[in-house]
Amino acid sequence: MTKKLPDKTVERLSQYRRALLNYLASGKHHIFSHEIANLLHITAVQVRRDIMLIGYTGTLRQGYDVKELIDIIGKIIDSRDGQKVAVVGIGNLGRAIMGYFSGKRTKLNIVAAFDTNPEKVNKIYAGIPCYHNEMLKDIIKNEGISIAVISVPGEYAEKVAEDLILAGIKGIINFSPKPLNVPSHVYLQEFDIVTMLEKVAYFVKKA
Amino acid sequence: MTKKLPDKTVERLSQYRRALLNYLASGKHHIFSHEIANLLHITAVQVRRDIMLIGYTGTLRQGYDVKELIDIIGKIIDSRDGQKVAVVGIGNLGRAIMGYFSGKRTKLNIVAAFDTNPEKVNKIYAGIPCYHNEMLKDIIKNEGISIAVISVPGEYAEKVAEDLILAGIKGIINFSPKPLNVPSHVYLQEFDIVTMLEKVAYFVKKA
DNA sequence: TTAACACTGTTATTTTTTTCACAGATATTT
DNA sequence: AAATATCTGTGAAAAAAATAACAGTGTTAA
Ligand SMILES: NC(=O)c1ccc[n+]([C@@H]2O[C@H](COP(=O)([O-])OP(=O)(O)OC[C@H]3O[C@@H](n4cnc5c(N)ncnc54)[C@H](O)[C@@H]3O)[C@@H](O)[C@H]2O)c1
Ligand SMILES: NC(=O)c1ccc[n+]([C@@H]2O[C@H](COP(=O)([O-])OP(=O)(O)OC[C@H]3O[C@@H](n4cnc5c(N)ncnc54)[C@H](O)[C@@H]3O)[C@@H](O)[C@H]2O)c1
Repeated sequence: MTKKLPDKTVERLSQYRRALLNYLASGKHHIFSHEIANLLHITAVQVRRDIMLIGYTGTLRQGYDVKELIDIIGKIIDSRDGQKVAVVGIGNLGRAIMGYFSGKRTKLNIVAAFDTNPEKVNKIYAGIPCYHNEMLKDIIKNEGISIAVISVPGEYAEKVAEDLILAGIKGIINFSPKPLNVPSHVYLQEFDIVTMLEKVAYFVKKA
Repeated sequence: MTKKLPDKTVERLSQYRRALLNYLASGKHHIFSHEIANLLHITAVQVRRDIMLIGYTGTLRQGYDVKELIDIIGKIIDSRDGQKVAVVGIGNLGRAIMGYFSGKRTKLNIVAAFDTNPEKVNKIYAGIPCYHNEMLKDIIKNEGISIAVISVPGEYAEKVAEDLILAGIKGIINFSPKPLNVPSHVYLQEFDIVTMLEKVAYFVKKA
């Protein structure tokens, strides 16, 4: 499966899997494209096309085998041995993220948290140890952490990003309001709830 | 400006404004398209096209007037009198969101928070009063709140959404892991960090 | 005063993403 | 056993988004 998938498809595959895991829990083993579509508020064709792109095939009368589909999606989007994730900045947001992950068993494991506040360092949050930033480079290298979430106040975000990159991180999700500059070999994704809210507000206003 | 703007343009306009406010704070009054582009890691053409779509025009030698551009963007994406926002579920995530907004002065005002936990009800968080869910309908109607953020545990999300919709809410941002069903006159935006992380992981893996 | 330059605004083109439309398959009904 | 209904898979078309290409214009420099 080396040919590259459309960006949007990758995003939806992750969503499909989440929905399918849920669905499986309700005891059903087969699902139709239009049922998946309903779960995510998209169209059935879209679902079928995405599934086509990853090379899976459903059965005519029963639709897709939920377990198989979950597995195939995993084969596509997960790394074989999983990837390790670090969270930098254990404030409200950092803790919310760590708490959110702690239930899930995914191939993405948050294995370390970092903070500079002595009150937070050397404690455990949602089962994950919090280290002082001084340790950042060593731990990221030794553990082989490839992805980091930045949830520190804006004024520190740039420095944190630099340190992460020096430590060899490959992907960054930035929640701080400070847009970052990263070299092109680092995949950067920024997220801002204000932007999201303003977009919603715009479309609400128009209606 | 009644013609509808592309979805993505709306999103970027919000980002431009954020970046421009920042930039203005650094004392500069004019900016070139390629400078804006650098701030957001996109191309200058993209910036010029977006600005073209909102009908603003820069000057040849100096680029865009930062203040004017900020104002124009406001005219486009803000409602005249602002829109009111509520946050339901004042856990780590809800508090992170409220804290994040408390600094900003935008046309979007978080004016109420809701929770069911008696320890949280009737307290103030980031300057905003937290009410019991029982009050939800009344307050949303009376205050004219049009947008809500759902950050309650998944099992309650559906019920909360129903109540919000009955109360007349127009837009919902759902952070809970439970996909919601809303009537078509309600604009729904879901967000899941697992999806975002899995996407980053996928692209990191490929590199 | 002319040439080189550095911008914007916009048309045209390309790329990406979504949707349409229908062939093929199989179960169900008549 | 024929007609009907209901799925999937996919080529073709359409729509949306991004990029390229360049005309127009003031500015500076020669
Ligand atoms: N993008 C969004 O939607 C969004 C939403 C909420 C918050 N935020 C942003 O996320 C960040 C965190 O928000 P929060 O509510 O958790 O804030 P917070 O103040 O509760 O937490 C910040 C944490 O970062 C730690 N910290 C400070 N400097 C650090 C450094 N150099 N290295 C490591 N840790 C450091 C602090 O000790 C603290 O624990 C802020 O920048 C905030 O603006 C973004
Ligand atoms: N989408 C994401 O990226 C993301 C990230 C983190 C957390 N989450 C989700 O967001 C939600 C909140 O996360 P958190 O870390 O803040 O959890 P939390 O447990 O800290 O907070 C949940 C809050 O909701 C309140 N609550 C419970 N039932 C309620 C109800 N019916 N009405 C109003 N309030 C109610 C609780 O009293 C609590 O204050 C969870 O569903 C979590 O899974 C999503």
